[in-house]
Amino acid sequence: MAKRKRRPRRAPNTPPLDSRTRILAAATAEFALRGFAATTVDRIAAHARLNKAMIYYHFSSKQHLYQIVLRTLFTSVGDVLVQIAHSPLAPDQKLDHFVATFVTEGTARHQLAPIILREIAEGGRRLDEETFTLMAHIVRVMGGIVDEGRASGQFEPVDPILLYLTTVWPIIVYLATSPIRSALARIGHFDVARLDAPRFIEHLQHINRRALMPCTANAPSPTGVSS
Amino acid sequence: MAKRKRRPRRAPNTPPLDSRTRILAAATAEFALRGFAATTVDRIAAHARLNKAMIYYHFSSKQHLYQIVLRTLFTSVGDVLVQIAHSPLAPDQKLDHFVATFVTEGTARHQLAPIILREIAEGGRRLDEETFTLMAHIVRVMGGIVDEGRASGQFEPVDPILLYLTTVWPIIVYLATSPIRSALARIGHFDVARLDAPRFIEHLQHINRRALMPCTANAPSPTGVSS
DNA sequence: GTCTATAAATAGATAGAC
DNA sequence: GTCTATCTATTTATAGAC
Repeated sequence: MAKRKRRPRRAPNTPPLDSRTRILAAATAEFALRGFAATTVDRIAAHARLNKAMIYYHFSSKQHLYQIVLRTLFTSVGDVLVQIAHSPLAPDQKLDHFVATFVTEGTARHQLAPIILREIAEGGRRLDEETFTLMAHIVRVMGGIVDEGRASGQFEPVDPILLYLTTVWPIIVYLATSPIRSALARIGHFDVARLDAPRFIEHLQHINRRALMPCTANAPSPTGVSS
Repeated sequence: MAKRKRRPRRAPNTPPLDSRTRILAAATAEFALRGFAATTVDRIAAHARLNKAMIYYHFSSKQHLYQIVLRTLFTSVGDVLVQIAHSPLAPDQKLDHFVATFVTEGTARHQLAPIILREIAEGGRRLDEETFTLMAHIVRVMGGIVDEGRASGQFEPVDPILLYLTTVWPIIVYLATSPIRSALARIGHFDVARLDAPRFIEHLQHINRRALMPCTANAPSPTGVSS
């Protein structure tokens, strides 16, 4: 039965969003929830409290709308991470920050992880050159940090691509599983708290530190960059 | 819906597969390639060189067919990994084996990774209890290895769930990106060889060893379990 | 800019011949 | 067991009123 139509959710004294913005927000949410193919334009319209025709007034096609959603998401997260690389921190601190920021940023934009996962599953067939490059930026950011750490002698040799694989993707999956974390805990018979963000961040930082740095430097970071 | 009669398994030298087997193979391939929603029953039928009606003769719905595909895939891979846990190897060797086997097994069944990624992106909403439990087995396998290593004093403390996150998921993503690995290398301006399976396996084993074991034990495993 | 109505194509699923 | 033909619902996209 129709259980629906709860009226969202705008903070008081906030101006109403224009239709294009509402559509983009609704599309991001729906695409993240169901994927491109399973998302209907009708649903996006309903979510945005608009008619379907309005979507085609603002965007030429469902495909096009999806493309804009992707670029927006990837750009915003990428920008934050690039800033870390340009910060004046030491390489190991940058890496810790990279991990912590990716987790918190990805939590705030909870649509990012499921969308990325589906694109990977798709073999990147839906990504245009620009979006592809946007994703490659993240690898480059990590590469830069590694190079820096190598040059200063702080890091041991490691291939940035491999470090990227073992750092970024656990984060993405961690983020994507957040809606079902309690269900997972129930089935696996463990406490959900074992999967809370600070612990996860600390674990990732820990294994990266031990992977990259000599034993003597493996003590937990005293600055405690964990959120 | 009555339980269907089990077909006798065919000897390996009997070439023609029966229609049910052909449908399952085709469905696995198509679901892996496009995901559940974007895969049409017509396409599966064409892939299996059969008519659409044949699919509904063997399976009650597209959903049902997908469910069987999932269970078959997860069971086969899960079985192999459980065997490792029961082998007489030392915990660190088991962990190395786990990584290497997951990569080779997942490469052989290349449909596994994209399908799992999409289910994660879906938030597990399409997984029934049984399939869910199948996935949880893998966590338990890792947990068992960790417990063993802890008991013998070989491993330092680590939460198995977190180790699972940082071990299994880079593998899944590694497997899923294999079709576009050369494209990624071209865009990222690096040699594809840097991402070949033995190197990736060695990297994962390396960081796990360093994450879990005291510094003195961090030398590469002499047995060279890498494929 | 926003809506209703509808076209046009396609999808899952079934009937029924052989 | 396998096929053709078809039913029905859904979906992307557009026309056109206001």
